[in-house]
Amino acid sequence: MDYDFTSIERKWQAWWAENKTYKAVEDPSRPKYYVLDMFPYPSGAGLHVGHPLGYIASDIYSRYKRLKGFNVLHPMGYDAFGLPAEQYAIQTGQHPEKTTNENIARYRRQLDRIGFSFDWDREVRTCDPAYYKWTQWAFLKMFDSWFDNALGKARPISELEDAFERGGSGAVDAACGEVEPFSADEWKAKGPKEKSDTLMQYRIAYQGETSVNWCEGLGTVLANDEVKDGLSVRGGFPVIQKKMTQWQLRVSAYAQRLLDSLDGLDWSDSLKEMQRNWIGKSEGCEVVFKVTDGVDTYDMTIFTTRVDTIFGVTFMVLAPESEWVEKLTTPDRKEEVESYLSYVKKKTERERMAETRTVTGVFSGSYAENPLTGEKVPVWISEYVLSGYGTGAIMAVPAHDSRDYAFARRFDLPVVSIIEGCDVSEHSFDAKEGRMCNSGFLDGMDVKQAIEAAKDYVEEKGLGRRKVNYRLRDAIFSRQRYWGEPFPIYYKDGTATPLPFEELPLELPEIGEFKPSEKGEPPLARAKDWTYDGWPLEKSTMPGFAGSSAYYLRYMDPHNDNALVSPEANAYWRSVDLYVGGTEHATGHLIYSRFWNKFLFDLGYVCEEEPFRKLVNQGMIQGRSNFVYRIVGTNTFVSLGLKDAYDTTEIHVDINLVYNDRLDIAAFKAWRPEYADAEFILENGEYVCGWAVEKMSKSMFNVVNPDNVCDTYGADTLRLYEMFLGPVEQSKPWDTKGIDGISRFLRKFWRLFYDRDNLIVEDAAPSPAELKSLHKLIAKEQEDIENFSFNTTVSAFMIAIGELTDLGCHKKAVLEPLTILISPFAPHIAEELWHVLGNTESVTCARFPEYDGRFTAEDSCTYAVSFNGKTRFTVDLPKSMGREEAASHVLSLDKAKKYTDGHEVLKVIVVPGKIVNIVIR
RNA sequence: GCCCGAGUGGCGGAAUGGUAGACGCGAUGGACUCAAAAUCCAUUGUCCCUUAAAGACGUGUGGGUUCGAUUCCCACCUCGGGCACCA
Repeated sequence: MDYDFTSIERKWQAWWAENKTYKAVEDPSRPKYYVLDMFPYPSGAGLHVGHPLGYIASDIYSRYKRLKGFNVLHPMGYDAFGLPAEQYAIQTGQHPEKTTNENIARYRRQLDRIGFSFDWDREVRTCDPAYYKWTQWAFLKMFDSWFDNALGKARPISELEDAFERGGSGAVDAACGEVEPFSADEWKAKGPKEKSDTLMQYRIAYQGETSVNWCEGLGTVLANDEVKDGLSVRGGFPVIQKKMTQWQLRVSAYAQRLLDSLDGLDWSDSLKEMQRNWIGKSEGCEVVFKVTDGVDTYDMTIFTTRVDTIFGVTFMVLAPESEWVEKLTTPDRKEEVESYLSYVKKKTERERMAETRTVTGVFSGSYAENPLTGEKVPVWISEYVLSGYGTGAIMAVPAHDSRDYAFARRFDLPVVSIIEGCDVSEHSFDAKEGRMCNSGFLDGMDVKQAIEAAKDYVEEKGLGRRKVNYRLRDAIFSRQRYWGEPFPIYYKDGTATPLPFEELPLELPEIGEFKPSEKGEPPLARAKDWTYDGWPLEKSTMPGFAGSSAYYLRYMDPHNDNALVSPEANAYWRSVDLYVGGTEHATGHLIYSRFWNKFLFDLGYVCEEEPFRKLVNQGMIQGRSNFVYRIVGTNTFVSLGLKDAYDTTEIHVDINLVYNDRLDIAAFKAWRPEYADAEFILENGEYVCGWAVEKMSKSMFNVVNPDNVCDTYGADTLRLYEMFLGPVEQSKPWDTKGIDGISRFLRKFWRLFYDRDNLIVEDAAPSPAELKSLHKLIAKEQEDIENFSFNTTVSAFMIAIGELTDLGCHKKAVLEPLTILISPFAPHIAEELWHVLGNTESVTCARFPEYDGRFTAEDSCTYAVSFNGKTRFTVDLPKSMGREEAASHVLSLDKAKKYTDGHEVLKVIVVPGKIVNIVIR
């Protein structure tokens, strides 16, 4: 009987499904292990060969842990809300739910073919009302909470109201927006609307005006991690900055905790570093400068991390959006300032980035007084100062800050060095080192000392205070879109007072069209009767990360209608032990999830503060993308060889429309409505596409389908091959070269059991050599799997099976454990052969064989003999032989004499079991 | 610009201070076969050489530590990723 993977795989997949082999049930008598994959967004492109890389690795680990006796939770679901389905809906009029369900069905079929050990009874879909009920519930909890800085945790808003009753705004140290201090009496005197507005400044889910990333192409705002290079990640449309009132999550309140608990996580250093940078803690000082426009004098606060350089301040700079701009612009400068402001306002985010190096700015006409020197310095306005960070105003020290330096050179402002011996004629000196000079009481100090001394001085004299700033911003939580979770919020007095809608879930209403309304309102404005109790409901929906922030908790108890997760289920499964997914979520999902979990932890709904204990980033399997070149401003496409004669935009084209880099023009026209009437400039009658190796993703249209690999080679070969390609964490382009080797290996494994049609397994006792091969494999596999080194495990299988084939071993006592060993990687063939050996339960129920140490118990081992570090020959010595004995034995050998003749032996180094190095002269 | 990570045969990669190139692919030669497929065996870093023996060189470049460095340290080069006026 040949190895017929098609029927074997079909047979056992059905058997596993029927017997619910991988169903996870809470069982306090057994240790738990929770292995999670980042659930996929079910795109129209389907699953590509890059997705399974991580899924296969986590599946291997899950199966391995089961064999080790753990009760493994290994669920899967779908991140089903999102922009692509909605964009598709706008284009085609199809309801996003319909396309999403179709895509999910396709994903499921594809996943099933690969033989994953998911517990499908726990599947979740973020777009299912029974699921998003709990997303909305968490939002309402955040709406009903504030962050107590003193305790460093979230608390119910009712406790804040009590505190205000007792002592006004001074009674608490809370994370909040801008609030005028008020007394208890003033609080009591406030009307309901005023109270509501004040509390809004404190809520963890709050509504507030902020500068947002507005994407006209998508008709919605986007979070910072949804924008890259000034373009939207989904769709690649330009993004501009715009002031809008939006729902936001007070993630910034958790900045310090998000930073601190990073240390205890078993994540890669690079990922932790990315999060640290994103949080961007900087410790500095706020300093108050007196500023005057010649008429009035104000106190203006700035933030700096280099107070020590305050004697080198030669000017001040305001962000164009700063509220100080209006106050400090003198009448004679008004016209010029206004024209600068309108110039800045016109630019898109992308233009601002592209022009990073060009220095622009304008003088306000006002002057500031240096609080330490009393010196008057001019106040300028420039876009290089950001309104959203610090106070939106800086003190400029051109000698020791390269940005200030560039500005000073551009506008001929003085540069004063305050560090001894540095040359600032060409560049600024930014390093925090050297000895201070021209700095009054700081003179002679080392820079590090001076920073502390200057901070102390500023605080003592009441000129400012120490301050910690974070780059992490609050998350903008509204999207002006249809296909997302509706906010359970309604507005009682028109738009004034948002109130919670408690009868969850608040289901998404049906609407006819998915575009924004004619008035430019979000699509939900099209819904008939989108009201509660006669009052209007919120019309925006939640962003993509809402549904993915707590899904790992829902898997613990997916059918519970009374709680996100029951305390019992949560106490058993606790948190994710192993999380596998891509790095692209480093500053999005993985920050939001940690925030969300900490919030639920503060309120006592979950028992662990961190959601993901160990995290492995699988590398991306890259694809080979193809491009077409559109002439700017037209719908005409020019072939690769001729494109340099035109001004073109490079556009990704689906690799399925391209054969051997030649575009199928008819298929291309049919691909997208906007290309239906495209025209082409051909070379030699063909349209030649460009290509590049890049990330395999639906947006690059370079997806390779794993189904084809399963058809040709089988799922077990696909699994082994993806692991064999290289380390899981490493990125590599997809390449089918080499897959034949894996296929050969599995057939070789099969032939240990079958000789043509005959089962040739025998009951005889295994020989020492056979046991050695087996136990070498057990030891190696155990070590490698624990280290996530799956490619070397596959090599170890090949070696073991090669050895057993050479030994002609067909003994059940060897083959049975061998089958268990290979089952995490190639579960179908293992299951088949496991049953062939007479077992009735799944191989999953077996135990991972114990390594008995036998092969290392041999009495001799091989030493490499080196002279001055160069290895010359090898020699087998008894294991029991001591270092000195081994040294003299080796020196007495004729082979050794050949090298020592005429030389003096200075030293002999013996590393037991490994090497004898003889130092000669 | 700043912060990470990586550079090893024709290719994917192995080796975390101790015989560099495991394992696989590809290639070449051979066995079986009328033939093919499949399978099996041998060779396969470079140089010197008819071949072999023996040797020399060899893990991006240059230095260092060490009896011994792909591995540790310093500097540089190249590639990949992240952040990008964050004061």
